Amino acid sequence: MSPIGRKVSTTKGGQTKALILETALKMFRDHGYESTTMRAIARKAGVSLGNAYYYFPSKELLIQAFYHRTHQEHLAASLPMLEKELSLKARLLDVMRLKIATLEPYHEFAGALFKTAAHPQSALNPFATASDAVRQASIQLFADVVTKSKARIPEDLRVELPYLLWLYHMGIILFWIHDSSRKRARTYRLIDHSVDLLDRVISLASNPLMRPLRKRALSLVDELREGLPLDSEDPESTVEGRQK
Amino acid sequence: MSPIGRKVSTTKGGQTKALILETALKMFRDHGYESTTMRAIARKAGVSLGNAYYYFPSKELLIQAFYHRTHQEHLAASLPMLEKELSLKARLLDVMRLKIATLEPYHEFAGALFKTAAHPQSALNPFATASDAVRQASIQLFADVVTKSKARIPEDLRVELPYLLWLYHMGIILFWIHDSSRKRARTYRLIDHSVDLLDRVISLASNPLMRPLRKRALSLVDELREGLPLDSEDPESTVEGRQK
DNA sequence: GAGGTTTCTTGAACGCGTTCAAGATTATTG
DNA sequence: CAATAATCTTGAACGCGTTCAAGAAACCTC
Repeated sequence: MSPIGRKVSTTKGGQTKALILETALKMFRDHGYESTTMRAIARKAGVSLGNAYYYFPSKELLIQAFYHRTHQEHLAASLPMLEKELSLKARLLDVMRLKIATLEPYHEFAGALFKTAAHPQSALNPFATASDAVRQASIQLFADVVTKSKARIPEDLRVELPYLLWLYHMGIILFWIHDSSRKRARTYRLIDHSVDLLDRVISLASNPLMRPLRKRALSLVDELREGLPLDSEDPESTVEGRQK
Repeated sequence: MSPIGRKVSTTKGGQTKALILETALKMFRDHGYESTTMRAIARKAGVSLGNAYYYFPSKELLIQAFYHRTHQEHLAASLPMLEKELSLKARLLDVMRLKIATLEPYHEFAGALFKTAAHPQSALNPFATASDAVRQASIQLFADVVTKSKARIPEDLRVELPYLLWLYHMGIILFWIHDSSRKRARTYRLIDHSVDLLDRVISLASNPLMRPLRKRALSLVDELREGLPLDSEDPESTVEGRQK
């Protein structure tokens, strides 16, 4: 929907906010999340501690900004490939590899991310409303992976597939966070194998003979999603719209 | 292996430690994790702050003790049922329901648990060595669910099934943590449906025709486990053995 | 441009998890 | 029993995330 480029706010406050965010992300990348203190961020950005808190009321909210940022980068990296007409398998493979590549500079930081991400009370757990926008956008990306592929997939499955692939991608990220192999070789291997398997399972599930089982599985997925905030009463909850 | 009962240490130190733990768990249950401070725990237990830290060098370690405790309770609740000869489906269903029932008093607290649990650097993330013992014991429980059931399952799958079911059970817990429905109705519904589905998928996967796909899936599971600490160099790493 | 209003900025202060040097208590040994 | 060692206990102190009352700067409005 929105273009990729960073919107560089021209207002005074917007620039200060951007400055703080850039400083924070750089420090997170270089020294990790825990050991980067709010005081250090403020000092390096040349603002007071209170000022940093004026724009980011909690350290966690800097993570949310990170979510947003890396999603944009991943999207930008994926778009050219998504234009091409490829098999579902090839498209998924590319998207997943690009995701990991995008996150790679922040590997250590991302651990802290998941820490808060899994917390129900946290504003950034991926199932909560606050991160709605980014999540929706992320699911949309997988919708693009599915939609424009020429794979023959029954409608019922096709509808749920983006969400399922998003869940799958969260699992891969969880694995990646724990992966300390050289050049993240194990994660890439896992992606290769799991995408291959997923492709086969999708084919199998698309077989008419599998219809009853498929229906059951899909109603289970419904169960899963039901409680999650699917709808945002706020109609302009685009990725950009949630800036506060 | 070991009996269920709490081992009440007779030494002075052991009793102080137990007192602190009991106080902490009670307060966690009543007021949640975050708002229960180490100072409050110490005060209520009638010891000094530093003393609490002597026995539990971090607040997180209290969570690990909680892990251990609830696993023991879950095991105790499951054992009578596991004696009976039931179908795999029935056994799994019971074990899962009992798990949720065991955790229920700590629902709010458990959120904080997962928060740290997902963190790679944390001592308690379920994939790390420190929680090895409890995890192994937990997987063992699912091994019991599988082994003594009369389901006809090919050997290759049978071997990996306990670990897979453990992963599944972690997923259910993650859902439960986010579940705010009355009496956790949605979680129980999810368990019913997912166990039913799992049972069918296992049957399907056991079909000789499915052998190639099954082999692929299982080699993927291998990939998953590879990096995780499967072996503990410490031979007496029983549930009890890891008390330090 | 004076007066008022919104936006931005500051640093002191609070409560938290955690550390640690010092002392008290208990166990072990000759 | 005295002396030494091991264990346990204490509370002050540190750095952290976060809050907040107070003020400065920018922006209106007439």
